[in-house]
Amino acid sequence: MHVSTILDQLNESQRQAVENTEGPVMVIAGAGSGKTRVLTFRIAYLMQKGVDPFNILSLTFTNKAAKEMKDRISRFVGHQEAKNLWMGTFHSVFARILRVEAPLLGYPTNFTIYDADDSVKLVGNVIKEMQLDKEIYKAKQIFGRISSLKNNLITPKGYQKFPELIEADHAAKIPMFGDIYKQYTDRCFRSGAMDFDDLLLKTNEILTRFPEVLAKYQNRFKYILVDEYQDTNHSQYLIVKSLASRFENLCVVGDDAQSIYAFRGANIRNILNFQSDYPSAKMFKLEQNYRSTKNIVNAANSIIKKNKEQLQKDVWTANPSGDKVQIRKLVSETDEANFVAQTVFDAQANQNLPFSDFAVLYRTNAQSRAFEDAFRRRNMPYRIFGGLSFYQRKEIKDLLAYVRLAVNPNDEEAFRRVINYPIRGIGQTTIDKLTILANTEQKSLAEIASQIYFYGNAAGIQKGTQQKIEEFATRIQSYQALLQQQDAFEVATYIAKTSGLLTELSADKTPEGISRYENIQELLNGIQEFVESAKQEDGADASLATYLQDVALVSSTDDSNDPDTNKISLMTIHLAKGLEFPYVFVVGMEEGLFPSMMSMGSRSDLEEERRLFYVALTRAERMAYLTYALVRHRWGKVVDGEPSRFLDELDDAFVNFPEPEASAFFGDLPFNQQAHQEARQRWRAENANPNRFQNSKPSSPPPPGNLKKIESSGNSNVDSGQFATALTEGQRVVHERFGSGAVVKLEGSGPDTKAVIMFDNAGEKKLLLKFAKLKVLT
DNA sequence: GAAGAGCTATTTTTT
DNA sequence: ATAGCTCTTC
Repeated sequence: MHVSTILDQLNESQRQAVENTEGPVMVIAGAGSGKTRVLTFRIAYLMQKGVDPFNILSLTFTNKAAKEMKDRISRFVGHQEAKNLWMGTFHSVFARILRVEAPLLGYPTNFTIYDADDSVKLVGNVIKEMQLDKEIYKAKQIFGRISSLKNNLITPKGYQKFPELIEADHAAKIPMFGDIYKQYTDRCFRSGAMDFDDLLLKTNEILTRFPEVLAKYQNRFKYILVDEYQDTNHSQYLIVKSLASRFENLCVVGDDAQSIYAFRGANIRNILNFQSDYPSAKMFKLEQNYRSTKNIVNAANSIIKKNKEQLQKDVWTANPSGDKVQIRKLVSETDEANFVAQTVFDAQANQNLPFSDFAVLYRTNAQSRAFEDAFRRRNMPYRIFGGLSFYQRKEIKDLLAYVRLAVNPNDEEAFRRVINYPIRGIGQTTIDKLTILANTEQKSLAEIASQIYFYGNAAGIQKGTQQKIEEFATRIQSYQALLQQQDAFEVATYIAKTSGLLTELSADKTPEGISRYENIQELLNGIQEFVESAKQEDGADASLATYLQDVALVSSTDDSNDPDTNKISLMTIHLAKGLEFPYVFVVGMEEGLFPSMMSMGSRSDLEEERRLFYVALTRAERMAYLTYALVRHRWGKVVDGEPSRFLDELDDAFVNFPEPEASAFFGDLPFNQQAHQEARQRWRAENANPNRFQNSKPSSPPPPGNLKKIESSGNSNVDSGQFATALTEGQRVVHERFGSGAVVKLEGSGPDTKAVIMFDNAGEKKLLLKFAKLKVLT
């Protein structure tokens, strides 16, 4: 596609945001205003002007966003060119750079990345070793404080220079905080590990301390683009600033009205102050919304204008008015879930819409359960984003811990995790002794373990135990040696088999145990895919170290192993940022839940909640429903709810709030029949409305009898609790790796449904449907 | 050192 | 309600 063609597809302000490639530029992009379009076109435009993709750095908020952008750019400039772009999250791009530069700071190139679990555990261990009261020093809170200091580039040393910080911690009755922070940092270093915040902090340190390294990256990244700039933290801000300071070809894109990550250090000032940071900056405002109906845009505007602090902006749309935003009062969370499920069911059935047109957005992950139940009972396919991810499961973390040790034996958290799993007779007492040794010798646990005969006697460790430790150390060393000879998949498979982990899991015949075993298989499949796709991409790195890095940095929206996309989406509002759906349900609109109890104390927290509501509402293209329940279970107790203040703040002109007959809501029905009937009728009525918003094209309705039937019908013998399995026995399917085959048998239900499949070439396999990437042959 | 029973915190959002 | 954690007992 040619340059002029690119520009023709843009409106005036979009075009300017693309064409002004030189010098600092800030693009204020209202919700649905074509922000991604501008970013991709800008990059494509740069490349067509002759800029080398190696010289373009584009920082996105999720890896998924990066991948999608790269794909779109590939369509303009070709895959060969696009693949050389530096594109990803701050964390993944700088992790990649640290793989090269970390030795400058004394870290190994194969450093481990600690996830939040690892970090909190380590903090907990430090607290325990320091014999502090864990009721006062709560590991999670302490780690939160460490994280926020790191995001402001305050090291343990720096902390000591801020009397006000020290005083604050004394006042908060945690006077030992500074020591914990120091010990935590030392332990990470000795383990050759960086936590999430270190990836940014250490990058800053390198760029500050090593001018020649800074110059190298400044020269490489001649053009820098930052998406979601309103959600960058101070550490990220400084990295961008120093990298851009040579050429100042910096383009930041964002929307202050959508800043929702202050709780993890995002600083809305970064975007508010951009023009004073870069006085020559040009500013472009994208104010035309292409996503939503007038009613949705106007309702959202009526909310956000209650916030004091924001950049002047006037979001409008040329789209049809559409339906008003619907507010619904329900009796309980069950009732709420049934209302949503029934509304979706009727809508998709009557209008032949795909399930993927619908999303349920909530404030907290815990709210998802009622909706899962309601959808499952109706055989409706859904997908939950976020929550406990695949990589956070115990069995997955266990195997990955072995793999991590093979790559970096000094990794303390991995070592602790598996030194006695499966059980080897090395108990807590012994591990405590090893820890003391490691601390006094300033070595890693693995180093102590590998010299246990030297240290063991003095530490009072029994001869027999010493031998067990020695065996474990030798085992890890043998895995490490194997890395030199075999690829990641072979090593991981070997580890799974010989560590005793698979044996342990296969002994467990409970459904959970079987599922855990299959998760391991699935993880191995994933590693194999990683190796194979790296082999196809010449020059790509297929090492386990790289695999581990990818895995550590996948975000909740990224890990979609599920090829079946025709599903209702369930996620927190935070995760929905950047996404859009024709029909959106924002549920749990109650005081104390949304806005959250924790944020009702301060004005700025409340404004962030309000922005969050703005984000939720502006995800909707055609219809938005806001629901609240009078009664809700929390902590296993029943609590009364009160409608969210945000509902009052909406301008009545754009909202429809039918006050139902109170009597309709009494009684303890599993779900409200009458409300259900009303919902049905409403949908029929709305269907007949000739003014329906027909503008945006929904993903084309699936052809009858083909895809649709498979996706949504489920088994015809609808016993309750049966998940909408996409398969029937006898059906022909294709698996990505095993090729084609026939379904022999279906087992289990719900998310754990398994299919026994006889593959034409690969023989019989039992696969977990949610992971097996099966395509159905028709 | 391991296994089982009871206990308790969890619910704000996440790279 | 539940899962992970701690304590107790063998």
